[in-house]
Parts: sequence; structure tokens; C-alpha cells
Amino acid sequence: MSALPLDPSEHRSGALLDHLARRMRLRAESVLAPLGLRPRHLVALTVLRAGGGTSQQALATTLEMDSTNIVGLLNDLEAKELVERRRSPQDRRRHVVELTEDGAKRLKEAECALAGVEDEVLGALEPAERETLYELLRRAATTTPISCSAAIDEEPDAC
Amino acid sequence: MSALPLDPSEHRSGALLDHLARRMRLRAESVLAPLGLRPRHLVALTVLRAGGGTSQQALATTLEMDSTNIVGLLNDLEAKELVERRRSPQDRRRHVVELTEDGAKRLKEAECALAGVEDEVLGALEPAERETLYELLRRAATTTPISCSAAIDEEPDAC
DNA sequence: TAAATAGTTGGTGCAACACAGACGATCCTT
DNA sequence: AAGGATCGTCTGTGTTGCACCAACTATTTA
Repeated sequence: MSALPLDPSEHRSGALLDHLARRMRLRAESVLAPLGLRPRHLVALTVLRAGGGTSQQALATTLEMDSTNIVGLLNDLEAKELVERRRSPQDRRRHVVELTEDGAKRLKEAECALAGVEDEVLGALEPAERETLYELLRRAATTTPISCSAAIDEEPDAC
Repeated sequence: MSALPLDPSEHRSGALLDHLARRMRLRAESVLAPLGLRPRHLVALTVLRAGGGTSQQALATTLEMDSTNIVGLLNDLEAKELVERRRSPQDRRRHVVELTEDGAKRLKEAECALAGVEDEVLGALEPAERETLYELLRRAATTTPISCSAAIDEEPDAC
């Protein structure tokens, strides 16, 4: 009882994450517009680059979006030839979605164009800190949510 | 030319931020619902706690939301007595918005309830790393966007 | 052959906004 | 004291990003 251990457990990043993502997204929209991209396209492309060829429903899972909406998203991207849908030889029902060279290039351009935005939003952080942030985010983002929730099982919510 | 300096400049956190925030928000919604809160309420409360008493339009600025929509948000919060609007003695047009004790308590409860969510989304990160992440996010979030954009002035977009 | 699965299409509905107009209250000028 | 600007409020409109449902085709698997 005397412990009450100086609890840093209230340090929840959720709201901060939300807030920062919003600020970033608001600015990113206008910067991305001339490139014909929207923030969510960027997210998809980023995931695609990280994950290589994936089926659409795998994409739906990692993006945690309804698969019907993935279709439209990919239509956009494919119309711009940033992404390619190919039938999987193993299972011809499947579409293997992959970044095209143009896609990778455009993604890079976009990231480049976003430098200013990041400077603005992450202005309080030193370059090294930003790199740390990036690395933490990247690692957190590239874990499948499924394996996670499976690993969690039941948590007694001991608060 | 030969340099091509191993450029880590492509490490843009925007998309990752977006992605993670989304994953967090999706889960947070259901966890927060029993508490009568929505993610955006959480963000507002968090900002309010960090910033102390602020006018509504200051809030609109930091949340980067239209001030007319702030009204509704605050109405929700005030109806639940999590927030208080008082006339500013200096300028009686202004409302000084402040977290009530109930508000602070509810916020803490919410953060507590979100522990599981964070475990799920940030599962790949060790506790120490999460704390680092939190600290970085906190610092980045508590900088006024205005002073930032003013500091940037004109950037020649040298990419 | 039947049932399950991947993708597509179209439609509905909701919530989060942005934006605009009009208003009262209260500054701040001159 | 009068006029204009500012803060908050209310109302209403439109857009967008989704989730969700239903129906359909092509394909796989049982």
C-alpha cells in the first residue's frame, strides 16, 4: 500500500498519437495533393513496400479496413500504375498486390515532399530523436495485429 | 556525387503515425464507449490537462479544428461535467475551459482502461521503449503549431 | 457436385469534420 | 457615445472516410 509505485502507467500514448497523426495528416493532404495522393494512399503504399506482395485481404487485415473498401483504394492506386494486381499462380482467386517501380518512386517523392511537414509537426524533436521515433513507430507498425491479439488472450484488466 | 549519403531522410513517420493511430483508435473506441467517451474527447481532455485553462479558440488552434465544432465537443464534455466553462474576468467574451476533478478522474480511468489496447498495438515495444515513445510524442505534441509554421518561413524544398 | 473463399460492385448509413450565415455579448477605438 | 472587431453560440449544408450488407463471378477444396 505504501508503495503506490510512482506509477508511470498513466502514460498512454493513444491520444498523443491521435493528435499528432491528425496534425500531420492535415498538412500532408495539401502537400500530397499535387502528387495525386491522399494520406491513406501513402499508408497503403508504405505497408505494401514493407510487406512485399500481399493478397488484398491480407492488406485489409494489416490496414484494418473492410475489404470492400480496399478494392476502391487499390483501384485508385492501380489506375495511377503505382500498384499492380496479379493473379496468384498458387490460388487464382487471389490477387497479389505489389508496388510497381513507379509506385516506389512516387512513394519516395511523397516522402521527400513531406519533409517540410514533418519539420513542422515534429519541430520540437532533434533529428536523432526523430530517427528514434521513426524506428519505434516502424517496429510497432510492422507487427501483425492478429498475432498480437492472439497472444494477449484474456487480460484480467487489472487496474 | 559518389557520396549519395546513405540518406536516412526517407524515414518519414507520417504514414506510420497515421497507421498506428488508426489501429489504436479502432480499439480505443470500444474500450472507451462504456465510459461514455470517444477518442476525440480523450484527445481534448488530454490537451486540456496539459494546457490548463484555455480559451475555446486556443483549443481550436491546438486541436486544429474548426471552432464551431469545438462548441459541440465541449458541450458533450460539459454535459458530463468533465469540463467547465467559466467567463474570463479579463475578457468576458471568453470562456476559460478547464478540466474538472471529475474530468481528470475520468481521464485517468480512461487511460487506465486503455492499457490493454496499448499492449495490443504497441506489443512489439518493451516498456522502456514505450516510455521513450510516449515522451517523444508528448514533447512533439505540446508545441504550438503556429510558432512552428512561423519559424519555418520559406523552405526551398530542396529534395 | 456442393461448400467455402477472393475479389468486385453497388448501395446505405453514420460520424467527423469544414464551412458559411446570423446572432448576442463584449471588447477596443476614435 | 458610436462603430467595428472579436469570442462564443446556434443552425444548417456538404464532403469524406468508413463500416456494413447483399449479390455476383471465378476459383478452390471437400
